[in-house]
Amino acid sequence: MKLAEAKAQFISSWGAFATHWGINRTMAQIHALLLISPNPITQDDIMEQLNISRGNVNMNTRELIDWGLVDRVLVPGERKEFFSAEKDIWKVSTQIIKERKRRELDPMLKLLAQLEKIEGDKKDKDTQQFIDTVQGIKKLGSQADKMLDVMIKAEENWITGSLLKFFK
Amino acid sequence: MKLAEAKAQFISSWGAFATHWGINRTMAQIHALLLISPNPITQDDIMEQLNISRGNVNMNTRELIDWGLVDRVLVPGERKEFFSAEKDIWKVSTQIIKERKRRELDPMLKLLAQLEKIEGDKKDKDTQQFIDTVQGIKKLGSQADKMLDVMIKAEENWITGSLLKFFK
DNA sequence: ATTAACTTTCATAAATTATTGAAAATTCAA
DNA sequence: TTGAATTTTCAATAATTTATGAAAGTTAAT
Repeated sequence: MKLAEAKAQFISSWGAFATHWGINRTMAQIHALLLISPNPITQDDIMEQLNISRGNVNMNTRELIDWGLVDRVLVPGERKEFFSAEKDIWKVSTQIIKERKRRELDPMLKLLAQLEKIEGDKKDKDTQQFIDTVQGIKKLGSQADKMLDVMIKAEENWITGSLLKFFK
Repeated sequence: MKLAEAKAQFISSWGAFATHWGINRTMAQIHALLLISPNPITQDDIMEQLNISRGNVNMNTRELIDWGLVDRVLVPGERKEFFSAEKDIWKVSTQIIKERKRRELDPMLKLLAQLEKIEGDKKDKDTQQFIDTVQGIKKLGSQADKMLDVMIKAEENWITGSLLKFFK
C-alpha cells in the first residue's frame, strides 16, 4: 500500500470509528489528519485535504482545541494560524479520558446520588428494584471513576508497566 | 422525590447519556426501563411507558438482545412475549465491554496492522510520522485489548478487588 | 485610518439517523 | 385448518445532526 492510500484509509476509518463513540465524523478526521502531519497545517490545508468548508473546519478545530487535543500554533513570518495535534498517543488517551470523565461520568454520578434518596416504601418491589439498580450503577460508576483517576495520573505505559504484570 | 418522578428522570437521563456514547437514545431508555422493572414486561408495556411505536420497540429490543443485555422470557399461561434485562450491573458492564471490544477494537487493530506496513522511504518525514502514529495507536490499542480481556474474565468487582488495591 | 488577509458566525441546506404504522408474516389455541 | 393474537418488516416520514458559504467581525501591516 502506498502512503497516500494509507493516509486516506486512516483518516476515513478513524472518522467511521468515531461515530460509534458519539464523536462527530469530521472532527475525528481532522484530528487524524493532524496526527499524521509532521508539521502544523492551516485551515486551508484542512479544507483542501478533507474537502470540507471553512466554517466546518473552524467549528471542529475549535472543538478539538476545547478537548485539549489540538493547539493553535504561530509560525513566525506567517499571517495565517496553524494547527498542531498532540502526537503522544498516551497523552491523547489520557486527555480524552479526563474530558469524558468530567463531562459525562461526574454529572452522572451526581444524578444517581439524587435518585438514590427517593422517598417511599422500601418494601415495595418497584421501589426496591429502582434503588438496587441506581445503587448498583452508582457503585460501578464510582469505582470506574477512581480507576480512571489512577490511570490519568499514571505513567506513560501504565498498562504494560503495572496492570498486566499484576494480573499475570 | 417520588418514585414515579425518579423513574422518569432515570430513564430520560440514561437515554441522554447514551447518545454521547454512540448508542441510540430509545434503546438506552428501553434498557433503563427494563433495569428498574422487577418483573419481565411486554412490548405493549414498553410502548405505553415510553410512548413509542410498536416497530420501534421491536427493533430496539432485538438490538438489546443482540448485545446480550436483554432476554425474551416466556411467562406460563401468557400468549405474549416478555422481556427481562440482566440486573447485575457488573455483568452488564462486562457484556458491554466484551461486545464493543469485538465490534470496534478488534477491527481497528486489524486495520492498523495493515496500515503499518506501507511501502515507502522511511526517511521521509510524512512517512515517518504516519508510521509513528499508526504504531502508537496500535500499541495503545493492543494494551487496552489485553486489559479489557483481563477485566472481562475477572470476578464481579474487579476494580475494588484487585485494580485499586494494587495502585494504593 | 485604511485596507487586505484572515477568522468567525449563523441562517439555511443537506445528510444522516430514528420513528411510525400499516401490511405481511408468524404463532398457537381450538 | 381457521382465525385471532401477536410479532416483524419496511417504505414513508419525521427528527436530529452536520455542513455550507456568504456576510460580519477581527487583526495587523502600512
